[in-house]
Amino acid sequence: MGKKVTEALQKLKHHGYKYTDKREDMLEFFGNYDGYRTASDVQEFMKERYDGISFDTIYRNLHLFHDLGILEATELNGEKHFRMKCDTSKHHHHLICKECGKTREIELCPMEYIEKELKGFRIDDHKFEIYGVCYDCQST
Amino acid sequence: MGKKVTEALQKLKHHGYKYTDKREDMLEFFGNYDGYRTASDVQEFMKERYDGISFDTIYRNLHLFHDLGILEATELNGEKHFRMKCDTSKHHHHLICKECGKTREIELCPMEYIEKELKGFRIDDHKFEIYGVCYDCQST
DNA sequence: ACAATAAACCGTAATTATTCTTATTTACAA
DNA sequence: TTGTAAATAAGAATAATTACGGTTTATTGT
Ligand SMILES: [Mn+2]
Ligand SMILES: [Mn+2]
Ligand SMILES: [Zn+2]
Ligand SMILES: [Zn+2]
Repeated sequence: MGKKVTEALQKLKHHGYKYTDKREDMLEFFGNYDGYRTASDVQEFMKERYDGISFDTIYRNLHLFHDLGILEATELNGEKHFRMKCDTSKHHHHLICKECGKTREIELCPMEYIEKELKGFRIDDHKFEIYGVCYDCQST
Repeated sequence: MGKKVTEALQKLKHHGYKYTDKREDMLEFFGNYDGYRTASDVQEFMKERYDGISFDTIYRNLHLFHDLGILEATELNGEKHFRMKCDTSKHHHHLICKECGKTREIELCPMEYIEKELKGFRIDDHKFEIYGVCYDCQST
């Protein structure tokens, strides 16, 4: 079991949530993929090992993981996409492959370069994403 | 009637689309607002002067305007938001007020600063948006 | 002005992603 | 073990958007 998954399960226990096989498998699913996946990707994966798994279970756990900071989320084509939270030590952004959801990190955060343009606004959040097709998906 | 609206109506005619009061009013709605509005904002506005206006009319025209480059769009909280297309002479990005949808321009485009980080990916698009609350909405 | 025609529109049903509800099952702690 | 809250399943509900069949209307040519 990957380190990220172990840490996530500990975080769940620490917050009083229960351990379940489904949760572990969902976490493994994300832990093994360096990119964004949709709820329906998760469902497809889970359906193979838990026949009749409920939408509710998928969504409830996705939200739980997100609330606990285990997953991070973005919205793309009207669908929420989730991935394992990146190393938070240095804030960064992503290139996202529209085919497979895999990401590459972008060191630069544009917020560092604009201060005076923001006066008067109360800033809550920002988004910088580049969309395209990764090398592997191009050769398909 | 504003310049943007006149130009838009000409563009419609030029592409063989018909003039209708509803289209003019929708365009006026956007022409008078420097920010993003949702389909339901449009519908609320249109319902007052055209009782029983159909969803189809709203969405069909929004798409038409978008396809013709009259409106630009972004996705926010699972809902598409539209605004009059900005002056295309210089590419730029926006601060967006989450309360009223109004925008402020950001001169800087981060794409200019990253070239080598993109090798191998085929870049199709990018998004840089800052979300917050504008001065007017803060004092409410 | 009048008629022909394609575009626009209405009313409503369908779709898609997501959330909610209620009853049942399960993890885990006492 | 057993009690209890948490987790789940099944399916209904919701919200935004899209699709469809029939009707109306803007435009073009007479
Ligand atoms: Mn990252
Ligand atoms: Mn602008
Ligand atoms: Zn940033
Ligand atoms: Zn840009």
